[in-house]
Amino acid sequence: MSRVADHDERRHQVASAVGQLISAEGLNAVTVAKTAARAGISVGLVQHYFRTKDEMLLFTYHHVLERIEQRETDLVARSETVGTRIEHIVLDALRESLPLDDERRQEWRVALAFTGRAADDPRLAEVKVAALRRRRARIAEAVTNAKECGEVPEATDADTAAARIAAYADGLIGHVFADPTGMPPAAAQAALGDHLASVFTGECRLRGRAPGERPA
Amino acid sequence: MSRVADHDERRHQVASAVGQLISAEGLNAVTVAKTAARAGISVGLVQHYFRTKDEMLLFTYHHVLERIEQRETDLVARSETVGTRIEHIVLDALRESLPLDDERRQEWRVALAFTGRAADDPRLAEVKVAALRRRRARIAEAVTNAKECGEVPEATDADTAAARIAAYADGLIGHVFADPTGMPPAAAQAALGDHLASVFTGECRLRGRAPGERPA
DNA sequence: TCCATAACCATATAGTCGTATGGTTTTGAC
DNA sequence: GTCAAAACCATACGACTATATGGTTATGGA
Repeated sequence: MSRVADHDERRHQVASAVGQLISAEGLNAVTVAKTAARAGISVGLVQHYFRTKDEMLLFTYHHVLERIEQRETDLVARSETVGTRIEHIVLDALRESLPLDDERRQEWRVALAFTGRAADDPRLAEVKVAALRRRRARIAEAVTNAKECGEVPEATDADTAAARIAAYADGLIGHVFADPTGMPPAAAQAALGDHLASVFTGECRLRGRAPGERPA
Repeated sequence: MSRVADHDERRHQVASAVGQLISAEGLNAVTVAKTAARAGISVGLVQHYFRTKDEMLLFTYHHVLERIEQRETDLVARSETVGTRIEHIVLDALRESLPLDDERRQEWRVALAFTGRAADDPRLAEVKVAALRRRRARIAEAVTNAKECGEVPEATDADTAAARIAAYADGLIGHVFADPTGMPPAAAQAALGDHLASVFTGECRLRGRAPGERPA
């Protein structure tokens, strides 16, 4: 060995710079040179950590989706698990991902820019699908737990319900982002609340359990 | 005057070429030269009809959204207005816009690519918002008519219901597009059907009326 | 017929950007 | 200390692309 640097941290540092650039000027304004300048390093060093620009963008997309995901899982981890309806925890988690403040709007701006490019680029699409499926799986697990608890009827198919909830949430996010006048965040929250209420129709018979917690 | 050409038709011809290019190679692979080649004309002529590339893309976005919109309004115009529940007409119209076959998938591919860029470009965003609002307004009108008819309860706010329906539909479209395995078209149709059923809870007291038709 | 004008074309130009190249500097191991 | 390898940098290069320029061709009106 010789001189050492935290490879992963450097890559994240670059990805962060790309994210800032996208929210400032848009995805197609991103250049390697600008990225390097924003990250405070040389172009050569960016090349040292990413062989091509595409690889850099791919990693950045990963990075961004991870951040959004983290925000949601963090909230779930923080929430009270005892005596709280799973319905409310799920609602809180979904609300958390809405573009409520400017920071979250910027995050979605970046994510949406990538979504557009993912329509053309299979590798970006792959990243998107993976994130989508994790999201659905998380919701499905919550619904399953809610079924065991009694909040959701036994007849409900957890996967179907989860897929619908996720799609609805994403649609609302898109509309809040594109037209906050026609679809204010509060309206989106209300819509999600009503939809969840139509799924979580029962009373909890057992002690509360976190959405991610496995039944005993 | 002198030599004449149908300005509008030429512009649409170019826009169509751009659309083909996007669905073949993606939005960022579009160049003026390729567009001209695809349209069978010279680069100079493209410049003759569009002062800049941006203007060309803007017009193309318009063109694409118009096509998608047309598909929906055409179906509504074709549908039987007498004795048909407005709920079913709305459902048919929404289903029509799902990426069911390859042609519609391509259309959405193009639209989504632009959506991504609209996150950065205010002028593209403007076009998107306008289309969004027209869509919501159309649905709201259908809900209003359904209220008069008795299919939808009087207490329902048409605008709110319409905004929710539109957001849900768009979310489903996005998921069907991104992950047809996890969200097959049939599942999206079922989800829309169930949602509409939760809005259109009444029986029609009057003769059937088209969603766009004004009450007497 | 003629000519002004719009339709249409081929190519030059200037700028941008991704990547390659050829370095210098730092540092961990011996 | 020294040396090899990695971290890091500045710049050159080649390809691409939007747009400008300077045309030619066709045609409607006089």
